[in-house]
Amino acid sequence: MTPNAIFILGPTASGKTALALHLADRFPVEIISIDSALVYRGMDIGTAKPDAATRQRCPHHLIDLIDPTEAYSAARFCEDARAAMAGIVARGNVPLLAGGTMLYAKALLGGLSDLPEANPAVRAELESRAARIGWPAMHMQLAQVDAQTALRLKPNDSQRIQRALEVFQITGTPLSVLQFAAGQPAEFPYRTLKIGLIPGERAALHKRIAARFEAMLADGIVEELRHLRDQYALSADMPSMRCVGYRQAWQFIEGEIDRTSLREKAVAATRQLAKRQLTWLRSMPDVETYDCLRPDLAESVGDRCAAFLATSSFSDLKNRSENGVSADSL
RNA sequence: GGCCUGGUAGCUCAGUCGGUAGAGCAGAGGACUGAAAAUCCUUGUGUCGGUGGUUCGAUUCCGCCCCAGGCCA
Repeated sequence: MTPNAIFILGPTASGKTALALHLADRFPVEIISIDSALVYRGMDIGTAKPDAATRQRCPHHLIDLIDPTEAYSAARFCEDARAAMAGIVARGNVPLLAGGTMLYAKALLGGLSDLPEANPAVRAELESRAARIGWPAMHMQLAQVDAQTALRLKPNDSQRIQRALEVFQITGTPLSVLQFAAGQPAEFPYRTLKIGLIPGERAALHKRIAARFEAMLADGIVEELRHLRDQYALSADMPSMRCVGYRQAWQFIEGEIDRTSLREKAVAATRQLAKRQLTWLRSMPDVETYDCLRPDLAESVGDRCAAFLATSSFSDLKNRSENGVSADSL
């Protein structure tokens, strides 16, 4: 019988953690974080990482996996998440995947093509060439070896142009060919319930975001970063230091911006992050959306999960048609 | 009280030698396959402080008033 899995997807500051904990009180679940920032050890305040007490209350997976000098990836997330899910099911529990890194969720659900992993040497070489000739020129070079990918990418999309060139350089085969050659992705081996948290009012989420960053400042996000800089050989272009909040705190420590600007820039960056997360959420199929601002959110989602868990994979078909309606409109 | 400088998009400002205006940031929408809290794309009508005057026509020139700074009393 196909095991169950529950997803809670939502933008930053939408209350995913609180909701997940509520569900943990009610059901035999273990939480798997879908979050590209929670994987960094020592980055606790700015990522709103669940504290030790919370993590004791319910097992959390995929948190504190690497040092801030290292890099994680969607592919590694897929491996780690699958392994964690298997373990949870073996223990007789239900995996509860909660987070806001939508690319990771999509990769886990839909699979990734068989591509080479990042190669620092190749990237460094591409980076220095780009510094000389500019990304639009790199884009034109990409068009010579992989017209299809070049067509879908904009001339300034440095990151994706670099990746496409990297893949070609390593494999000798265009990225577009490898992606199509991959063919049909394997079916996700779980019966899933996907809950999406979308604020009914954007302004309310913005308020929460501002208040939350204020609290992070008070809790010492800047001091946390100072310690990390003492502890590790960090640089501003590392993925960890590009995280919202830390990036701006870095600029503050470097004296590039003042405290007012730090506050404004960090809050704006968080809003923009939330907006991108919402764009993902709206485009994802089979997500049941709830207004994360409604007071009875935990109750409603809890009831929905109870109903989901009460049915088995045998009643999958019937269940799916029920899911067609957005629970939000009830 | 007098003089000076400002008052233009949510914010910071540019500009119109008189023909009703545009950048950056913010906001909004979108894309997204090993960096994704990343990277990138699209998107700018606002009594140009108010009110009179000159003018075919004023946000632009002139008068008065209001507001914010500064200087002098």
